[in-house]
Amino acid sequence: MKFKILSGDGNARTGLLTTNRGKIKTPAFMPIATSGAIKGGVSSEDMRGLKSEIILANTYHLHLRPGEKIIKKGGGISSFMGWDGPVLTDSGGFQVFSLSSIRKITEEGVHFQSHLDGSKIFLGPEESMKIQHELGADIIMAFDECPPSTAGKDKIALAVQRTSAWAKKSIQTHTALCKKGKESPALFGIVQGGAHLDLREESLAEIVKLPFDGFALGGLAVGESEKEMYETIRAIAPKMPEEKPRYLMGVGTPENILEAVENGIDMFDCVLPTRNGRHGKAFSSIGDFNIFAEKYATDFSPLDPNCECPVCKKYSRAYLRHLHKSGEMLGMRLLTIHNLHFYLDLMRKMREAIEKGEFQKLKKRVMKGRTRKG
RNA sequence: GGGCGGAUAGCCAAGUGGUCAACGGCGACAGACUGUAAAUCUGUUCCCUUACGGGUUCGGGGGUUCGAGUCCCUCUCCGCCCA
Repeated sequence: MKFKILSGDGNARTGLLTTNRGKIKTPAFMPIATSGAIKGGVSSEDMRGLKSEIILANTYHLHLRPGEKIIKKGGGISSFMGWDGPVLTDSGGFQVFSLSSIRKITEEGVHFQSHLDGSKIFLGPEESMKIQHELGADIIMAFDECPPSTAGKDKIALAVQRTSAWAKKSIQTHTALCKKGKESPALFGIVQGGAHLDLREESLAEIVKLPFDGFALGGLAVGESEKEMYETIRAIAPKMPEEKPRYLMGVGTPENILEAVENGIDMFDCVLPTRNGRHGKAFSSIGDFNIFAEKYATDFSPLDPNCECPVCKKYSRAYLRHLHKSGEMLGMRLLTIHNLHFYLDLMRKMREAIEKGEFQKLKKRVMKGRTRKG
């Protein structure tokens, strides 16, 4: 993997990430295909149509079903799902935090139960690296521990320590799995520490020591206030290695992303465009809104008057509302496509603005438009 | 003409003397969702009130009772059966 910075505007920058399966212009948004599918019935062709350059899949989910062996036989996750473009796999570390059936966390990893059948699962840095190598993604993530914001500082400090130890093990296992001459995935390390800047600094120092190909900020948007999240991003993002891609995991709203790009983040992923698409919330340049609302019953205008997506070119709010109220899966599909287009288009606009040195101008314009109400 | 059974909030439907403004489901109206256990979850849904609380309800009318959606009489309508 190669990463080249192309232009800058303040701390914001554009770049080109070259992976085994293709190039990614940064700042980039990575739509989430947890189980090897963008939820909402969005296909790989749809994703190409939306000009997404990379998607994200999850180690834990794919490990449980169908299993990495099958995916490897299928040519790796990218080919298996007919995408053929770059894929980043998350390590499964987030599930440590999000699944309620954790039984025990040890130095070696996490014992927990499958959400599918309750069977006992063990996942640690070594297991995660092995699985991710079999899945065959272009970028893989170190196995980390992501505590919720409600955890006490001592718990978060412990998570920082564990994340550092697991980072070392992730690197070791990954290095051993990389065969000479064979195209290997890039491995990113993850910084933890919650909203505690001292812990963040400590975590950053530890992780940056290791030869990762990129660095991620994890453990944000996990319950802390937006103010705390912004303070953390502002303090830490600019200190992450400049020549390596910086990835803010799981974040966030369009406003969050604007803020993070301003502070030098290059990569993002978030479930909001897809999940909200399924739940009826539309992102829009003139303010987000709930398509279920009664006032859209007779609104025959497009979701977003400034949108060039295939959904806005053809379908009305009234029709989308009808589909959602009727539980038609087309409603979810169309709204998800629109939302993904909104995110990907916002990234495009940010890259153009950074190149022109007009990032602040764009940020102000976008924020202003969105404070209106759909 | 006779015999049963039924009528509960927008719809379906619990409820058989007090803890019933009335279970539950649907529908409707809102809200939430940030490295996806999520096509999910939460709230409201007789009237007035931000709330506390108050008012009027269970086909109509009349009765029994301290007290009735629940028991009795009667009327109306619906369903089934016998003529």
